[in-house]
Amino acid sequence: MEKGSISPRTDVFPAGLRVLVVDDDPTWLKILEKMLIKCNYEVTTCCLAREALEILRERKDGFDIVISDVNMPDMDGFKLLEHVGLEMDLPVIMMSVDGETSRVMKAFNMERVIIFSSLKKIHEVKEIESQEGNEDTLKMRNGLFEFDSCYLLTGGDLSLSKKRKDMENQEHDDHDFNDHISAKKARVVWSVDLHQKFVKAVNQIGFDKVGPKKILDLMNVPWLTRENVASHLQKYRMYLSRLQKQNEPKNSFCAIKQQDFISKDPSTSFGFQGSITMHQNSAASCSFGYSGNNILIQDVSPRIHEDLNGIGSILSVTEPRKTSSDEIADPQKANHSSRMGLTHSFGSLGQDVNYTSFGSTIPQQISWGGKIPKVQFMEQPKEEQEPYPYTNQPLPASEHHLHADQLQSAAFSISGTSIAERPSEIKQLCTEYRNDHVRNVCQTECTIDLFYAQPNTDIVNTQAFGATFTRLPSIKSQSFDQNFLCNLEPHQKNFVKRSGSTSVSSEEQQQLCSLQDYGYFENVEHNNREILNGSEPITELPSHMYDGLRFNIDYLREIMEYPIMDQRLFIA
DNA sequence: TCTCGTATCT
DNA sequence: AAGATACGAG
Repeated sequence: MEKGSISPRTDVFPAGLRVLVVDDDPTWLKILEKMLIKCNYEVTTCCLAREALEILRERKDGFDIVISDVNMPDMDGFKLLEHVGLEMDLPVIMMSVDGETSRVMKAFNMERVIIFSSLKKIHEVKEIESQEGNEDTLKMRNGLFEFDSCYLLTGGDLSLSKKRKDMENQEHDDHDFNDHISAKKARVVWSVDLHQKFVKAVNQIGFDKVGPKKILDLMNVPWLTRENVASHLQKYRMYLSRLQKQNEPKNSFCAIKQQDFISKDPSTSFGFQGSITMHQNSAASCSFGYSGNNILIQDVSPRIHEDLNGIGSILSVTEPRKTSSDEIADPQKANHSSRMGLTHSFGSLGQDVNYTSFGSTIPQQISWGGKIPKVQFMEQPKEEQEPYPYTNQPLPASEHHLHADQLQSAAFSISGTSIAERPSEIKQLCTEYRNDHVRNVCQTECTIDLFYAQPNTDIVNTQAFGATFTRLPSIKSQSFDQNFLCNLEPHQKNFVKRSGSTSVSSEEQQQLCSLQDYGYFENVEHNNREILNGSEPITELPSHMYDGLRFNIDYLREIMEYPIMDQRLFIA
């Protein structure tokens, strides 16, 4: 194509795209071919998936994209998709005539290109196009192929096409076309699943030896590029170092305090070497440190400082999951000053990594890999006149002290903000903790209270694990921020503290019901005392993942979007 | 040449 | 903010 071509079509991506169309229905094949040719694509067609594979193998780098029917007699379209992904790494558009939701979801799972379209609709589009005649039917915007009213999602890497083009046509070719492709390259969306793979790979490799290439190899995601991983890794590292910076000043403080209170061992001041430190997130709150066999309780606020016995009242402890998948925390949530809760600031624990080995092998002041799971306390109420009940009115010491020497030397992680979003995980953690530690500990003096706080009421409330820690009052968290507490009547505060239960709004009940209906929660009692027993633990989520997938109404909406998508995308 | 880390861009 | 891209260094 010449630069500055007169034809408007040739100037618009993806004119000139080399398309291989595979469909066993010759009629539709013809329709598609004509349509695509009309759009100035270089079209090759074939009726069989095997034939398509042969063509693709023969003419490597000969195509930019494959459009394939889902249903074909000789080979499942998804099988073809797999082959194409593995061998050619080409983007693939899958077509489904009947809009089989489950099958298309399969493509989603395959994390390649996706597509939903009905040929009938395409045909309609064709007709419309023939009437209008001045629009490109196939556009690509923000990773979304839009086949007019049919929507095609792509996870493919069109830049590969660009690279090939660059190599093939370095001197003479149409740079505009290439620019179109590169400029429109679909972004990789680091889904939960993908990120989990990423973190697993990171942990498997080891933090000190990790590199994009190694991660990429371990992840085994065909379409993913090293650059994708590198970019993600960079963000991941930045995220972790942000956390470290956040915690450093507190760490210093904590170290001093620890010496004051308990620890005389500087090596444990930061919670390394098989211990953890609980960090406050706000200068107005208290922090805790667990060092060796000691739980260090740090109180930055004079109020709490005066009475160490009361500090443990909002201490939450869970056990590191040796067999669990990995997790990372959410620094942004830690920054939410309106929240009050615990934040697990870092915990990239892979199947092969546990806290102890991780913490013990990594020096304190190093890069991102040096962080160990930490615990942060979110902000506490600042107003003295309306102090946070748990600090101001500590429960009896026997119920609220986590005595270090009664704990095993294993490190603990604390999940905080994410508790709200990972109820099942928390339950698991609690169960593990209970099984391995709590029984012994609680027989003497220990209270493990789990709660979270969210400023927004649209969060599905989690709860204390009263059933698990039977000796403890279940501290429940419903919008456990300052406002919430301040707005409570005195008896309500007491109620919260003692019973761990508050009334639940009808809206919240609805949410709970809805979530239960979706199978995300089991045994959710509307008095909110029961434990959310979710599906697979949602772990390893960076902030944006949490934002998108937390168990709140947004998540619910997200879940419910699929049928909506179906309706929109599977137009039969 | 490949890979990585970092800076910068979108 | 998240992901892509550019670029220098090893």
